[in-house]
Order: sequence, then C-alpha cells, then structure tokens
Amino acid sequence: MTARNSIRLVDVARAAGVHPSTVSRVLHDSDRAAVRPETRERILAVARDLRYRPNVLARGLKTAATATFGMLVPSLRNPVYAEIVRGAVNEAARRGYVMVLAEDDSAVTEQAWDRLVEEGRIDGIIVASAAPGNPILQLVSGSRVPYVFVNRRVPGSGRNVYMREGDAGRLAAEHLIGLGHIALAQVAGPLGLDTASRRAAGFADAVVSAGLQLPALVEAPFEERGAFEAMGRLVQSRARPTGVYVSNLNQAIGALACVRRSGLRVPGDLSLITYDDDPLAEFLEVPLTAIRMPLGELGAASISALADQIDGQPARDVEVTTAPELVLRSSTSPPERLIPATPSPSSNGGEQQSGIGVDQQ
Amino acid sequence: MTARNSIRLVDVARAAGVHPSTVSRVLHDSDRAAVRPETRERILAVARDLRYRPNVLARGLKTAATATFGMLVPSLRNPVYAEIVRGAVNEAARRGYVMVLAEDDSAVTEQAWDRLVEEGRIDGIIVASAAPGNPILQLVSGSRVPYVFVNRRVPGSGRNVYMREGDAGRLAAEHLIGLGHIALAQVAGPLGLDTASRRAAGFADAVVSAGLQLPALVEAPFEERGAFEAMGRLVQSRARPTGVYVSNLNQAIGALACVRRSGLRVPGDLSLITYDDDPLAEFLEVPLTAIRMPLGELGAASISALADQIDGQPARDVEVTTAPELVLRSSTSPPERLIPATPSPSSNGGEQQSGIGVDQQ
DNA sequence: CGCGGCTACGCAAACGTTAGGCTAGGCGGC
DNA sequence: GCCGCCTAGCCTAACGTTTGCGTAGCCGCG
Repeated sequence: MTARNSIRLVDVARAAGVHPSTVSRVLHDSDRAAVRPETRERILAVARDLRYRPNVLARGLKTAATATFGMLVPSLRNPVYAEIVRGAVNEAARRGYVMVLAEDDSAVTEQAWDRLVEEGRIDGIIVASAAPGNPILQLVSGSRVPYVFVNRRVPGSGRNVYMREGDAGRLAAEHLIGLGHIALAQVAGPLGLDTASRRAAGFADAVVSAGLQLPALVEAPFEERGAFEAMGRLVQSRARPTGVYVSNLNQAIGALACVRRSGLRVPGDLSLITYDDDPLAEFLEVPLTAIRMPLGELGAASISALADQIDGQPARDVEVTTAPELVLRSSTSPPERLIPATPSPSSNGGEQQSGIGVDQQ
Repeated sequence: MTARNSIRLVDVARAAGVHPSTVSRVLHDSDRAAVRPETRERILAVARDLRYRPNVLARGLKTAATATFGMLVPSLRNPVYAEIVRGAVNEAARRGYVMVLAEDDSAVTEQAWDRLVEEGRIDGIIVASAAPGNPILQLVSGSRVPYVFVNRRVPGSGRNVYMREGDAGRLAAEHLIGLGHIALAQVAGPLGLDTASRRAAGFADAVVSAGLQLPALVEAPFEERGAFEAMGRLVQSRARPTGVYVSNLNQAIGALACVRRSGLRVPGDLSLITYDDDPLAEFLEVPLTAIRMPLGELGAASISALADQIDGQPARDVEVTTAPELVLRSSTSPPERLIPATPSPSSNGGEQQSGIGVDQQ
C-alpha cells in the first residue's frame, strides 16, 4: 500500500475544530446547510489554506459517481475525431469531469467496455464509433449507464448528438450550382455509416431540388487511396462532371491527386469542394474550397447531453444547429466551357486564385 | 445516490459459501494464498458465472491505486500526438490501465493537475507537453506521483522517454548528400523545444561531418504558415539551397506551397525531405520523401517506463532505439545542375516520379 | 496423550467520504 | 415555568475492497 500523502477531510475538520461531516456539508451543500456563517468561513479558509482536495475515489465509492466520462472513438488518428474529442474534453473539464478515452476497434470493444463500465470507472459514455454491427450497440443498450451517440447516429436510439451534415451537402451543391455547374457528382463515404449517407443525401437532395439531374455518386472509404480510385471512375465516365463534392478531407486529397494525374486542371476542368476543413487545405497545390463543421461544438454538446441525462432528464436527440460554413478557396470556379471570354489559365490551374501568401496573415 | 446494480464481492462470496476475504484472496493473490483447490475452483466458477468485476473505486480506495494513468498533451489535434497517445492507450490497456487525457494548454495546467493528481484519480502521469517555463515542471517535481516525460525531454530529469530524433536528421542529411547535394539547409521547429533542437542538431551534425558547410537554418513554428514564410527566406537567400530538411509534416506542406509559389520545381530545383510521415504525404502534388518515426512505440514505451516506476524501479531515461525510417517518394532527387543529360521535366515538376497509382496497391 | 504447528479459512478494521438521524442548547409562546 | 421547535452541528453507518491477524480443526511427533 503506497504512501498516503494528501490531506483529508478529517484534517480540515480537525484544523477547523469541527466534525468531518460538517466540513463535508459546507464544502458540498454550498449554502443549503444549517451552519453558522462564521463556522462556514472558518472551514472554507482552513480548506483553502491546507489546499484540500476531496479524494475522488472515496467520494465515488460513497456516491456511486466518479465524475468521469468514457469516450469510444473509432480512431484517435483521425483529425475529425481529435477535434470532437478536444471539444468534449474541454467541456467535460468545465463541468468538473475528466474523460477517459479508448479506441473502439471492435476487436477490443468488450474489453474496453468491461474496463470502463463494468469496473465502475465512469458515470456515462460517449460513443463516437457507432456502426451497424458494432457490438457496442448491444452493450450500451443492455446496460444502465447513461450514454449518447455522437456524430454517427443510431436511428431510433433517441440519444444522438449530431450536426447538420445534410446542410453541408446542400451548401456544397448550392455553391457549385451557383457557379453555373450542371454536371455534378460526389465521392461519398461508406454509405452504411450514418454520417456518410447524410452528407450524400443532402447533396443529392439540393441538386435535384434545383431541377438538375440526380448527381452521380461513387462510394469510397474515408481515406486518400480509396477516393483516388473512386475519383478515377468519375473522371473517366462518359459524362464527366465539372463539379464534385467530396465527403471528407482525406478523400479530397486523394481525389485531387487523381485529377492532377488525369491531366485535368482544378478548378478549370473540374471544381472540387470538400466536407471538412483543416489548415492544410489552404496550402495544397490548389487550396481547397471546404465546408467547415462545428466539430468542437459537437463534442461539447455530447458532454452536455450526457450531463443532462445524469441530472435525470430523459435522453433525447440533440442537433447542433450551428450552420456549416463555406470556406472559399481556389478549387471551385465557374465551369470553364460556360465562361465565354476567359483567358486560358496558366499551366498550374488554380494557382492564380491562391489565397496563400504572407500578406494574408 | 444512484442505483447500484453490479454484483459485488460479497455476492460472489455468498454464492460460493465462503467469506468475502477468501474470494478476494483467490481472485487477487492468484496462487500464493492457502486455499483448497476445490474451494478456489468453486469461487472462480461462481465469479465467472456471475460476471463479477471488482469495483475499481473501492479497490482504489483501499489500495491507493487506481489503475489509471493521466496524460498531458500539448494538442490533441496534432496527428503526431494522436499517434503517441494511441500507442500509450493501447499499451496501457494491455497492462490493465486506462488513460485519462487532458490538453495542457498552460492556461489550465494547474486545473488539470488538481483534477488528475490532487483528487487522486491517477497512479502516474505522462507529460508530453514539457517546454521551458511550463508550470507542469514545477508541479510534477514537487509531487509524489510517478511521472515521465515523453517525446520532449527535460534535461536532467532522468525520466525522459524519447526517440532518436537526431538520427532522423542524420538520415535526412545522408540521403540528400548521397544524392549529390552540397547546398543544404533546414527549416527547424522552435529551437527552445527539445525535439526541434535535436532534429536540427542531427542534421547539422551529419552535414558538417560529411565535410560540407554548416547548413543554413531557419526557425519556424510547427505549422504550415510559419514554414511557408521561413522557406521564403531560404529560397530568396543569395545562396539558395538545393536540398532542404523540414522538421515536421505541417511545415513541409507550407514549405512545399512556398516553393511552388516561387516558381521553383520540386525536386528539380529543390529537394525537400521531411520529418514525420503520414498517408497524405503520398498524395500531395509532389509526394514527399519523409522520415517515419516509431511514434506508437514511443507512446507504449512511456507507459512501460511509468509502470516500471510503479513497480518500484527507479526512474530512468529510456531511448526508443527503433531507427527512423526513410520513406522514399518524389520530393528528393539529385540536384539538377549536377545531372549532365537529364531531359527537362514536364511543367509539373516531379510528377513523372509520382508513386501514386491504382497499380501500386 | 498432549502440544506445537500447519492448513484453510473467518473476522474485522481500515481506506476517505457522504448523509440520515440525533442531540444539545436556546428561545418563544402559552 | 414548561413544552416544543428551531438552529447548529455531531454521530455513525455505510460504499466495496483488501489484509493483518485470529482460530478451528487436524496431523504428526515426542
């Protein structure tokens, strides 16, 4: 048994000349307790002087609450999840919670579950890794811990925290259509994932609403290589699109590489707009027009939703209503063949629109 | 007080017809305890059937150990830290620990410290955010929790876990020199950071050892824009280098943008090699030659080092000896003016060397 | 045959908090 | 002048484990 060092409730009590329970009440019940103001002040002063911090284990044991939330993410490497996690961690800290993180790579889902939930480490869990067939779905629904699904929804669960991803697709469509594009297409993510399907649906929806044809759709995993290939199919198709919406930044980088390789120019021959933004998008050979999503806010909202459940409110879906934001860069322009008297762009298409430069800081 | 659900030690004891302490011993002391084999088997069977999991709070209260490690990272967004974190989280899980993560953005360092350490949530802490002047340095050294510094060392602390970053610089230098470059330079990170200075020193060291002049060095923050500007200074200098080592992938992307903007070709006019690798490096307009570091291993090693301390071993520095790995792509080549009969490359310099393609999968 | 010692467990006291109930004193009302 | 109530705080029993110590039974030895 390791050395105990920190000062305890009883130390404060002794120093203040009162009973431990009185200290507990003063520190915990804020002001509801019946204790003389002078006593209260004395206790608070002593606690402050001694730098008393309650032992969270003992408190947790007594109250069956740990002030800890768990979070399961598909991959820590993905910057999107990193941003959601960051929002969650910070909001949790603001509310006095800490976060324990685990990667849910399915092979170890049950292990992580045991460790977090069954051992009583956490008060609630945020699941960012929902996907059809993931065992976590059984585990959470068969348990009593409060939980929410973030980003990837689970239909019918009634505890989804999500963004307006459909609006992102709509925004992309409107932007391209506004530029005069009529031949549109999209590189979508795996449509089995809720997020991918909503992005795709929003785009298709807006295109059709504008009276245009249902845009072609190719499906690809959320990473560069898959999108590289998917984009290849799009550029080689008979009716090559002039405007393409890509569902994720990694995909966009792969797609851009594919277009470059095909000898086409962006945006001269093909406009590209991507879901997700990142500082690096500005520094690519053609700075990518992107749609920025409120990821940090999403993470924070998931914490709020979970905290609400713990406060006894019934679980409910919550939509983060902050609108997707169009970040205009150089990868989109009017389709070239519709612009009558445009001088031929320089060989590195799009460069003339680059927003990069020291002067921009 | 919320509902208690899970089954406890006493439930197992009752079901097995023994005293709780016996169950505890069987489950915990493995085989040292004096208990009849049949009793042991019965207890184990019951525990398994009931899916008993010890309450980690109660155990922690008793033993003053939480099976939890804390980790402070400068930024969760940085993919480098994401990878280190991932390695740490997984190794921790393997050893039966969970990780709680906090961003150490200095404004809230003390708050995070209180929450993790003073409240007794963790058994040890991994500090990835060490930097001169960071208050965390005072906090850890004035406390009794075991800790290690990972990646960024603290000289003299005797508890650093780090990679051979100098070797990365050396590898970069040798690669460039091997290609025939003699005019070398580097874009370094903030030299106040241990990691940045070691990368820079390794490079400079190898260059000088090869009998060449001390390479020019420009300092820049670890992100795109700063490197864009720093690279600008390098490109405009009288003695423009033909080979440049960049200290971080984000910097490399900024540097590449700068070179492109200057009208120079990579690698024709200027070879670029970067510290850090990432899938996206392959899909840039000129796929970046990069140095891959064993980041996951680093994270795992930090956990091992911490666990060793907890097992009573004295703290010590540990070097992850896995060698940096050169990932050869297209951003480096022999300097053009030294190659006698090379046909002029096509306008999008380096494209002809691109490793991108479906056939490569 | 008695006793020491071993085997195989049981007993109970912690670990640091919280919270329900109790109590001692003071004061007001009748 | 007595009763009851309120105020202000104390007492104590938990929460679920772990662990030092106690002990009942049994065996073997002298």
